[in-house]
Amino acid sequence: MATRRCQVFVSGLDAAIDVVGGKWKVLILWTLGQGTMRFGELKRALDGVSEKMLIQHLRELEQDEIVHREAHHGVPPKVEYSLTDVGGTLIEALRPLGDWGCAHKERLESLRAAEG
Amino acid sequence: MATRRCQVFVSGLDAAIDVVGGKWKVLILWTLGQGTMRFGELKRALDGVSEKMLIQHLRELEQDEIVHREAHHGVPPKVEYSLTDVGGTLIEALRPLGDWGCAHKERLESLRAAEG
DNA sequence: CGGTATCCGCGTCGATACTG
DNA sequence: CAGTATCGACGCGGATACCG
Repeated sequence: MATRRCQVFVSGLDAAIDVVGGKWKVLILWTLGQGTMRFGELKRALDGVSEKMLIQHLRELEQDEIVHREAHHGVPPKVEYSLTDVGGTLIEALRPLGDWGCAHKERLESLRAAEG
Repeated sequence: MATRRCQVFVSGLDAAIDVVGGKWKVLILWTLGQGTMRFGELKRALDGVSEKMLIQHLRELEQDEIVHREAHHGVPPKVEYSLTDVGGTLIEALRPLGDWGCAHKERLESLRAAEG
């Protein structure tokens, strides 16, 4: 029943890419993988991201239970973001793809520079 | 130098997601993984895709040397698409992510149905 | 059969300004 | 510091019609 397994595989892939597909998501994921960070730290670490997109992606990842958000209401405000266990497994699942990308990155770039 | 390796890893991930991020790309990839197919077969196999997107994604994958295009000019016209060796390695790299998606798909869907 | 060309809606992304 | 609100540009993706 290889055919049935394909569909499952592909739909799993779709789901995963949906989680990770946003422009800054993998970057957020990886950065958070380094350890717990506050909102401001995250923003500085991901230099170039707008607050809007950072919040938006953070909320989505939070909803998907990939990141954990812990707010400390007070003065000054302090919110800490960290990876959940599920987030950790996602990073592991991403590793082979990251390695593949590493191995082919330069070739891809030159191909696109030449023809695209 | 974990910090340097992170950047490499992330940029590799970005490159990979760029290759595979289009709406139908993984599906095309997987379908072609089953074996060589003609344009029409591919279109029927990926029921619902418009010709425009199929061609567009096919061209991009071809440019990235993920798929191979072989045209037989004649009557009737016949064009066959197949996976390259690189395409094969990409599918392998995608497998853990697909498994992860499978394992979490239902949870993700219910989370999104509830809150999103 | 295997494309190409064109139009258009919609969601994504960025910039900017404002709030508790 | 950690957001929220709003606006506008842009590109993806779908539908349709046409070409070799």
